Amino acid sequence: MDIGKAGGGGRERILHAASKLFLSQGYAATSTRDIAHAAGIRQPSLYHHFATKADILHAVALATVEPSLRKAEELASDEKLTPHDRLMGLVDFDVRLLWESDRSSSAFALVAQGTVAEMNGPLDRFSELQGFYRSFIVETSPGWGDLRGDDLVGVIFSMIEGVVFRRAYEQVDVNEVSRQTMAAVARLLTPPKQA
Amino acid sequence: MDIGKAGGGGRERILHAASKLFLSQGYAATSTRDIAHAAGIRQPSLYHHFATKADILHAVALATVEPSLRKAEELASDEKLTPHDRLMGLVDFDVRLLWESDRSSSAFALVAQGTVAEMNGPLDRFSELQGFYRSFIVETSPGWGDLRGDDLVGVIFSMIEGVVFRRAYEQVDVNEVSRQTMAAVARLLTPPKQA
DNA sequence: GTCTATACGGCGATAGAC
DNA sequence: GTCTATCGCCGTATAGAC
Repeated sequence: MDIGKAGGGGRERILHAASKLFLSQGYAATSTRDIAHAAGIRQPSLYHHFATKADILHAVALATVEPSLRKAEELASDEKLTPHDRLMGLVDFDVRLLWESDRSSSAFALVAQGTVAEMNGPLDRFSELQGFYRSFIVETSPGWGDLRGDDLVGVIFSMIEGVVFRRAYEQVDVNEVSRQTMAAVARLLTPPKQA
Repeated sequence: MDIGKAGGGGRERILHAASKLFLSQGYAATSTRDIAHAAGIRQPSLYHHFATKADILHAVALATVEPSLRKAEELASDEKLTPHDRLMGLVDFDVRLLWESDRSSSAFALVAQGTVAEMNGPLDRFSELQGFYRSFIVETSPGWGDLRGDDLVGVIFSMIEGVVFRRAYEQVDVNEVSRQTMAAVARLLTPPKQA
């Protein structure tokens, strides 16, 4: 299920190629010929591995949420970490994942564009990831003032996923973006020393 | 250039229809037949008003950034407002614009997906909008700690544009999202009472 | 598991009547 | 300014050989 490396069998090569193309061009604008060409095979050969083009999208979307979910699980079970550390680890991981088009979370953009109706599997996994964020956030801080609990989860999610737009037209490097995003999350959670 | 209302001449009707379809389905997935049908005319009749499908996108993208830009100009020239008020007014306006698919800023999503190469006109206007944000932000606060100036502009932009993802899978209403976003922006800008 | 050949539909765009 | 008719291309998907 790891589509990050170019090696591996035929199916992995197809997912790797499709992942990059879907993110950079969108699902509808990517033809099965494009995918096959990038994978080094002919277009009809795709249909030995997947029944339809939508099935390729489905597999890509699932595979792209998995790395974040595994990271979240790993952070959640590391008892040496504080909730704040876990949250920062996940923010950093996700921002970098979203930034790098290779093996990035095209699922988000695709879902947001309403491209495909039958994305319930990937969406469930996405909700799981959101659940990890929620628990890391509320364990770090209950919130204060007019931003508490779910309010914080919402704006933090918004900020993290919004990095895909920044990548599109800003000249910043990913280390800066990750640093800024982590600092902003920390600031949203930390109450003033004296309110 | 106002494509928000369904009335108006043939050209306006086309832009209105195309705007909604591009945002909900994406540019590549929207056919000229879809646009014509939604506008109440036949497909070839589009070509009396626009030379190519890409020209329609270009016009839509330009028209959808304009409302925010006009709002920003209006806020900038209202001398009764503080910089903080101007910023909040623009955040509120933009969040609601992004939330409501009708007359919303599909340009962002399209540009982010790299759908079209020749989008320099709309992108320039988009940079202008970003400039208003930047000046409202730095006039409100120079920043403090590890988030100053352009750092703040980046994360705030990210958070605002990220609302399009929230709309896709959360059940929240736009008033809540606008309130949360404004509160988060204020918090990012306000230094602690005692640091 | 990959290939060649091909079916079949929808696509963007043009021609020309009214 | 909108229509009908139509062109040529490219899209997904299938059939069947190797």
